[in-house]
Amino acid sequence: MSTHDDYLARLNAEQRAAVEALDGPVLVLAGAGTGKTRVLTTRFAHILKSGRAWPGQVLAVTFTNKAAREMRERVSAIIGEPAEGLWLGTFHALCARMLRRHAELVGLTSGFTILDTDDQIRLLKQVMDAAGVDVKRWPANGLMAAIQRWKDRGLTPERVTPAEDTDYAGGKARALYAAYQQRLRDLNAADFGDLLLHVTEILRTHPDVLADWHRRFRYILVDEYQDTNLVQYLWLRLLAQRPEPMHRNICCVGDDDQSIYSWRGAEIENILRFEKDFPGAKVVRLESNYRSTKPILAAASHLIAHNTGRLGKTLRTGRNDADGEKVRVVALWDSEEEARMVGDRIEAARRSGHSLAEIAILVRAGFQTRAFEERLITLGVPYRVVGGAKFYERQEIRDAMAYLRVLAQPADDLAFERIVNVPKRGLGDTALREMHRIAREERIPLSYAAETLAGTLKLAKARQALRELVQGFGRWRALLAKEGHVVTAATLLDESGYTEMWKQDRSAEAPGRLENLKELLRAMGEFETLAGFLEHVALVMETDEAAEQDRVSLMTLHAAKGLEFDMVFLPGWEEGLFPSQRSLDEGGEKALEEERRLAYVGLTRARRHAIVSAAANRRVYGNWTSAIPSRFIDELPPEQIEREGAERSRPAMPASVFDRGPLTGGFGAARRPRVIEAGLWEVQERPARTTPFKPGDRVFHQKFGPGTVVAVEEDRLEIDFDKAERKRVLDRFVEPG
DNA sequence: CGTAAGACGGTTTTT
DNA sequence: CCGTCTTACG
Repeated sequence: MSTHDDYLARLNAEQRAAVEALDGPVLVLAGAGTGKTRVLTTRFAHILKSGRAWPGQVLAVTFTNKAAREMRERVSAIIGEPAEGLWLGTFHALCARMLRRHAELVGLTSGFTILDTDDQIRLLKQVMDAAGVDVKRWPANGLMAAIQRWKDRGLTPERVTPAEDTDYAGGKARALYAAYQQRLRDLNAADFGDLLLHVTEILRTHPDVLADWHRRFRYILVDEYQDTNLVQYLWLRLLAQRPEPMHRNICCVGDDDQSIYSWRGAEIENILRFEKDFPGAKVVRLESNYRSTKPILAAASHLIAHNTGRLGKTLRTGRNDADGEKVRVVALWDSEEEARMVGDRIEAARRSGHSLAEIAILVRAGFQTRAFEERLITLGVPYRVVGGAKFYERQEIRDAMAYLRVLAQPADDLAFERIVNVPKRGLGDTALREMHRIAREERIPLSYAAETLAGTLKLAKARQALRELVQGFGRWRALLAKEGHVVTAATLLDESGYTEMWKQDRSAEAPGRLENLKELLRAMGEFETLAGFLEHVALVMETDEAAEQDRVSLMTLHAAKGLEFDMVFLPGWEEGLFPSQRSLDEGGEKALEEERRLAYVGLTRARRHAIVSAAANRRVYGNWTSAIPSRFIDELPPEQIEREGAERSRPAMPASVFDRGPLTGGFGAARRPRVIEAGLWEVQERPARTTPFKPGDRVFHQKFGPGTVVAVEEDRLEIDFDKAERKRVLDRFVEPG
């Protein structure tokens, strides 16, 4: 075999079939752990190596930046050179790139701004205000959601039919949507949904433009196809349906059993319908799983078989060493005992040399992480919560970004509004309203209206402050041309008083915020231009994560998709929580199936050990709630699981917490967890204790080092650690320092 | 105009 | 229980 084909030799038969079927549409149904990414990247490389297309003639689409980055790296590795000039990226990044070329066709210019969610809501509120809609009665969030749903379905305001209008604000939703879109055009801005919507609209209505793109892209590759929404599907179909049927080379990879994003517009029907959309499509199934042990695979398969309307796959093991321990199902008295159980097992694993990076706790909802965090802190086990607040979503970063946006685009009203009184300059609602009035009358951006107002404002203090701000931007723009964006940004943050504001701030977060601002400047250095940096931030809401350390991962099931770990804890498998009552109320049977897919995703993350657990009682937002074990536990194959703990539970529970009582099956009020009066459990609370520590004391913690006590509550201390985040710990774990 | 106390509500998340 | 948003006052 020639070296040329080495990359094919590493594939199994089904993977190879998926890679080598280059002509015509192909759907690859890739079960969990079957080498999906390998197939996608190898196929990409194969197209290039076989001389079918140049790198710039392949369109490769992913959902996340992470997936795009991975694919880029792996394609580069196979073709042996850095992959330049590729059309490889997220739906949004690729659409932004296309839209910059055709912006004028939808009333924008190529320099348009991409708004973040904050901006979107603020803009929509303004539009609603202007239309005389009572924002208190009709929350902007609700309308925003409706608009997003329309955008997800490729509906411009003109395409929304009266029948699709909602009752919102007395049937004004459609009109408000149109007004919002108009405001976006006025601001030369696009929100995330617009990136897809505008490009799709252009491709639909400008055959010449579409023909150009047809000539460019010979092959299309799509990752996670089951997660596409309608507008993404339309965009793909437009690009894929080239004039000659033989050249419709689209390859979509996905798994209908892992479709878990319907609530944000994903349509599982897109994948179920693929063969109808692309007649003659080849369907390849990847069913050899290289990740998990047999019991885990069997449990996951048995569970997911309860869903209807699947395309159907049978996962089988592809490993020689696939025998392993059964899936553990542990019943516990309450959520604290559950946290203890998980913590103890993690400690035991650590003692026997297990790497913490190979352990994950996967929960249904974010609030569940807390109990585990507290337990892990107490035990001194390092952990990380995946998917918490992102760098670019932090307040100080958003403020700084707003300053930079005004610098780059004086017409960016939303950014200007955000920083006009940050730090406080005495420019409140009154001054802002005045600015808006001038801007509207003169039809000029806010920052220009500010210049006028700086001369006329009545209040001397405010007038002076505004003048300084306006002059500042003049200076900084001149500096930008001379000294570049990094120096200018540093100067701007100092001279505007923004850095000073945080230096003066005595709160515990202030030093961290200043540190983040430095990090922002560092990140800017990696970009040639300010515009390039702003685009990056708008589309890639993440920074490179700190070096991987040996930590337990804590995250939601959604965030875990695409990851794998040796040992996976799946706590909180209780009716009401998982499946989520709220989902069921909203979406009925369909929602139940999606919850089940979520359970399937969770189980299939595990390589060797899966530990499912259910607690009979759980503290939710301070209230004790009781629940019965999840129906999903009953849907696991009994011969592949090992039940533990039912006997250990205290006798106050119905004989066994696995007992369902007469109300099993079906769902509705009867299955809802019953709220138990707090009084019943209060006797079990530990008695109040006193602690020698008080706020302000310096203390030392074995794991987190030195810190300052911020608050004291019985024997629990809230401590600001010098080298770690603010945490709650029990006083017996610290000593005076 | 800015601050401080009460009401409210609180899956899942990317871009 | 805890963070966010609104409203009332100085």
